[in-house]
This record gives sequence, C-alpha cells and structure tokens, in this order.
Amino acid sequence: MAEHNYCPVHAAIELLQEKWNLHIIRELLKGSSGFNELGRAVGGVNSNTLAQRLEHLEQLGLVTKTIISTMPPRTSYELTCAGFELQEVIDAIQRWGLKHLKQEVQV
Amino acid sequence: MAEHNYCPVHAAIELLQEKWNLHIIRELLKGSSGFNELGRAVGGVNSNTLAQRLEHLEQLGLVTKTIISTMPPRTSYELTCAGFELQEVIDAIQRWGLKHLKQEVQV
DNA sequence: TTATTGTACTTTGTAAAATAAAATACAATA
DNA sequence: TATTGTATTTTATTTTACAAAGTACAATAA
Repeated sequence: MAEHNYCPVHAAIELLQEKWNLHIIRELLKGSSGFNELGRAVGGVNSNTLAQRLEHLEQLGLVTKTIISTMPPRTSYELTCAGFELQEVIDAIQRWGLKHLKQEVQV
Repeated sequence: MAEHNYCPVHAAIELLQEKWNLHIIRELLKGSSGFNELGRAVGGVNSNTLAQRLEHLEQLGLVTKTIISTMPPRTSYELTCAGFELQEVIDAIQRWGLKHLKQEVQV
C-alpha cells in the first residue's frame, strides 16, 4: 500500500524523517535566517547537509531562498505558507515531548 | 540553547527524525505486530535497522516487546501509553500531508 | 592603512549509518 | 517429507553524514 499507491501521509513522513529537517523547520518557524545563522541555530549540522536539505525543502515548496547580495554573500531563508503550517506538527511534537521526555530518558 | 541545556522538544525531534521511527510508530498505532509482519507493513526497512529501532523505542519506553514463544519464534511489539500518545503527532502530519502533498510533488 | 572577521557555500577525504543477502534453528503446514 | 514461516544476527557493500579547509570579497576593528 505504502509503496504501490502514492500516499500523502507516507510522503510527509518521508520528508519529516529526513535528518535535520524538523530542526530546520523548527528554527525557521521562529523567523527567517541566513545560512550560517541557521546552521548555528540548529546546532551541529554540517554545511553540506544543511545546503542539501535547504535545497530539497525549497524544491518541495516549503522554503524560499532569497539572495540579498552576491558579494559579500547574504542570503535569506524563510518558510512558505505550506512550511508555516508545519507549526501544528511542531506543536504536537512539543506537547508530546514536554509530557514524555522530561529529563532522565535521553534520546 | 539546544545543546547546552536539555530540551524535551529537541529530544523529541531527535527521536522522531531517526529514520523509520515515524513509519514504525504509524504502523503500531494500528495495532500490535510481529517482527516480520511489522517490517512488511512498514515496507523497505532492513532487518538490522528495524531490530535496532525497536530496541531503541523499547528502551525509551514507547514500545513493549513480548516474546510469545522462543521456538518457533514469535514476538509481539506494541506501543506503550506514551507511544500511543504520538497519535496526535501522526494526526498532525496526516492533516498537513493531505493538504500539501496531494500528488505531483514527490518526496 | 592593514589585519581580522563574517558571509554562503563547495570540495575533498573519512567515519558512520543503512542496505542486501545469506544463515540459524526449529515448528507447523502442505 | 519438503516447504514455508518465525525472529533475529552476521558479513560485506553502498549510501549518507561528517570535519576541515578553501573561495572571494566587503565591512569593521586596530
């Protein structure tokens, strides 16, 4: 079922389980950001990986990239409407995390 | 902030972004399952990976493993209360996916 | 004036993670 | 009696993520 027919829920999970995507989205929900700034906010992402994830999120229509100036380089990444609507997913994760991952059990 | 102080939301994201976890949880929300059965339901997971993820989910208290018989081997995996409460996260993902990933844009 | 810092990436080589395929040791079923 | 199914584990290979350094300049600090 999952592989044969196309399933939007399956596709959404595929997207959200891609490493760093949820962290990136969570940060961008707080406001637009430059590349390095975003990397620092997310914490621990590799430049290569971050660049690739942002490109993917952009082509899926969740993120918009705006080049403010070429030299010195300055870029802005921000969520699209579709991206912003992931706030509800993050909220659900937040509620669950606050309830079930308070201290002790380290992931 | 994310690395220095412990953050339950960050920890929850770490957990949910681990490859296959969301798929596994989504399947187990439909009911308990054996190892191979679960693997087939999830679709495409490797045995090694599935075993490792289940062990991780178990030690985090999201999944319970019950050995029904050693030989022939028969095991049952099911969600704990904490695990079942991820239904809300899956629901949020489902709503978002149905709205924003209808056809066309393949992940 | 000059040195330093910061920006957005890309390149290159390495380490970690996921994968496929096969093996195990038996019972139940055909 | 041969086949199928169970829950994993082993081994070797592929894919993914990583760290470190490099680029080409402007704005800022010394």
